[in-house]
Amino acid sequence: MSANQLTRSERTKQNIIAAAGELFAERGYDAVTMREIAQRAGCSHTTIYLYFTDKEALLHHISMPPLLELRRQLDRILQQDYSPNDQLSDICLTWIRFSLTNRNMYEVFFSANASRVDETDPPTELNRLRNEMFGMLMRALQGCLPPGTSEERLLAYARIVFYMAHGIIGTYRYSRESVDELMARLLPTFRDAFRALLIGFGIMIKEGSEA
Amino acid sequence: MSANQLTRSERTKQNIIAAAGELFAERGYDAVTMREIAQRAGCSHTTIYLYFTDKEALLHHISMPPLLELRRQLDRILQQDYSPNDQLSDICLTWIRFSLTNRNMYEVFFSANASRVDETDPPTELNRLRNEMFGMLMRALQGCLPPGTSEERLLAYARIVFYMAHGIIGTYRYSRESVDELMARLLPTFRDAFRALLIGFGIMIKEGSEA
Amino acid sequence: MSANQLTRSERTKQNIIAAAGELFAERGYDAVTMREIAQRAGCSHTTIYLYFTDKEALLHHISMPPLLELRRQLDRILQQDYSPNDQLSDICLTWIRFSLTNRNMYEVFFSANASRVDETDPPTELNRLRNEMFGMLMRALQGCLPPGTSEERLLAYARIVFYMAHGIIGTYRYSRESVDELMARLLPTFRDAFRALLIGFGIMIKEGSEA
Amino acid sequence: MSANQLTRSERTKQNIIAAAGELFAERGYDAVTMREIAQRAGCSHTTIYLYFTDKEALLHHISMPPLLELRRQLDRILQQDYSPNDQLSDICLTWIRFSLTNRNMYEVFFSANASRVDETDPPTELNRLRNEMFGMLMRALQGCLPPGTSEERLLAYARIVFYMAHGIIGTYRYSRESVDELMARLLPTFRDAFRALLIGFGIMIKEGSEA
DNA sequence: TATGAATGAGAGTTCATTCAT
DNA sequence: AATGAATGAACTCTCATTCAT
Repeated sequence: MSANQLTRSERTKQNIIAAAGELFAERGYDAVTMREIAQRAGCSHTTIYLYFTDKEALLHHISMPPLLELRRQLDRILQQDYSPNDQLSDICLTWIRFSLTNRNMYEVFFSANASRVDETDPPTELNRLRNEMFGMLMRALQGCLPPGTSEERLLAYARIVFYMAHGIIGTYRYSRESVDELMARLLPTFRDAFRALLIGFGIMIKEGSEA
Repeated sequence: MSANQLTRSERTKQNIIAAAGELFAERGYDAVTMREIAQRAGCSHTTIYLYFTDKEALLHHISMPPLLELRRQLDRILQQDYSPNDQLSDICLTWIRFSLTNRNMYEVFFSANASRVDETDPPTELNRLRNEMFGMLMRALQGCLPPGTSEERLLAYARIVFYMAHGIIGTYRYSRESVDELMARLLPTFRDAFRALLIGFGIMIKEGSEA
Repeated sequence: MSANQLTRSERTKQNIIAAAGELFAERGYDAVTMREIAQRAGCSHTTIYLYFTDKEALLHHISMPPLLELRRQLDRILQQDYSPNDQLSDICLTWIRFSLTNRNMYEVFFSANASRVDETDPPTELNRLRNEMFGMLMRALQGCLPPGTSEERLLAYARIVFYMAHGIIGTYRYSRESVDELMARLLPTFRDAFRALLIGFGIMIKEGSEA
Repeated sequence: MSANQLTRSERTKQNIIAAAGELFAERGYDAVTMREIAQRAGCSHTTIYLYFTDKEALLHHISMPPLLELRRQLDRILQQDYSPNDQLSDICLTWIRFSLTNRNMYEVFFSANASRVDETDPPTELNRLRNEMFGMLMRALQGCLPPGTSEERLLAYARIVFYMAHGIIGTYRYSRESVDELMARLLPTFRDAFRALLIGFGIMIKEGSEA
């Protein structure tokens, strides 16, 4: 068996993952049934249990790839060489677009809803990814703030930027408009949002250091 | 029966409302069953149907009072006479505190999740309230921006403020920290968030009018 | 209290009977709830149980008055003095019209559906009425047949006439057409049906006596 | 697995069908619950939903075979070569016997009770069968009437014959006598009924053409 | 005489999950 | 590795009926 050939088993698993990913994204975790996933994956619903202990385990498994893809996109932006402000803005807008594209999955990615108290491996991994991405946001923000800005302040402002993105996404998660329609209609507002923040941060830092 | 004594019926209804309120807040609308509500309310599950046509009606009933209380608080802030910036900030912080106090109910209040296409009366009333409160936010914001700011810009900026509050709430909705702990820890950051926005708005408007 | 004044109690009972009668006729026994009856009767649903042990008892009580009214109509026809054939036909058509007017009640009147194995008084009374009316039909039929027709034959033919009426009613019981529409459309056919029977009876009797 | 062996699945399905068939026949569609059917079928009530989308689908499924069998019987009668009058009579009596054998199912077969406004496939198929059988009745009747009888008259008389059969069935549907007892006791009367009709029709047609 | 309050039994249906093969 | 078959628990909601007053 050559390296790029998947065993039948792995192919089935991939099918399940793909099917579940699509369905969760389309209609949300709760609304999707195991049978639907199986049907789209082209296997029996009992087969799913060969690969995942239960529905929730499947969910967590599913969450990773899109997040990895998002991280890749953010990485690319960070590696490009242009105005830090635009970079931060792009990072946020990419994240927003991603989240509105994956709508129902957003909750899974960024809320603790699905990860229970007894956090087992997959959620932790998810958490690591989330933190990593928050780190990227901070790095991008750092480039926008004057050197010498305190770690503490940086963290606070990064949080604020995070809030903004999170709020935009949360506002339009349930909208029936498509991502493209939404972005077309509101992109300037979104840009203004991050611009206002950066301007404000700059002035607040100056005030702080003058005082 | 003295005036401040509740009839049995009213007591039962209040029990149901209380039980449902708690449970919805604890675990979300969908996850809570009528039987659970009944059990906590100390009545049969069929009794609930004596007071509310169905589960959704119960939900909407429960949603109103806290929202009315919130509006009252916002009203009070608007009527007080102090710096517009502080007023806007206070409005947002009040709203945030309210939402984190009512946690899982937030979704019910502010997402389209529960209000269907065929909007009947109660949801409409809810919508009206929501819009009213957004109007209050806009009025408060208006006081912070220079006179002559265009309607369009005002709306866009109000949206941005809304995003910020929404994002803060969304970020901490599932946190296990209590509201008070959260506010104690992060209030300065929250204040900074709105301050940064207002500063940014001011400068962007000036730039715009100069250009 | 004067003689023609009803006590409050009796008025309530009458209201219940009236309400139940209407509702059963409109929508059928099963589909009507005690609460609906009570509502239309202007009393609490628990009150019904003061007058009737249960829903079924109410039903049987209800069945009487319309039947009495029907018997009155049939009586009137029998007392009029005209062609026996027309008389029989009129009796049947009156019965048909009555049954299609009372549609859903028909089952109650003429089937054993509601009367259980342990037949108590009301069903018996109902039975008596039914038999009485069947007797009227026989008497009318007797007028149409030559004197000297055997009792046995008379009974058989009466049954046949009964079948016909019963069949017509059964056929249109669920129709969405109104009684008037139905009668307008099909009266000639109905008349033909009974006419054919009477003609046939006549000839069969002649054949029988000749043989 | 040999050819005449049923798979487990098929056996279960047959069990369900048999159980439902019996119960519907015994006590009527509405009065029977899915859980009862399951119990008699020796499976869980959820298993039924593996084979039938809902209760109504089960009903329609069950309705078909007996109807098909009836049609087969009627077909056989029509193909035999003997007196048209006897043929019509036999058709009606076969139908009556069938209906009294299947008692409570009769309603399902021949009333509009079960077929709703939004007629989907199975009910339509049922309707088709019903119409087909009415067509057979008309054909048989046509053989009994003189050539040249108008379509209109034929239709009217066919209706009348239908009424008669329907009425006989309706009269004895709830009777506690067995089919065989009933037929033994009343067959001559039933025969007389159709004979009378045919005689009457003949004379009425002659009268009509003479007039 | 009357009723407001409450309820148990039960309806159809769905779904994640398991068992035997 | 895979699945067809089956299930129990749970869902919302309805209704005739009873209890306490």
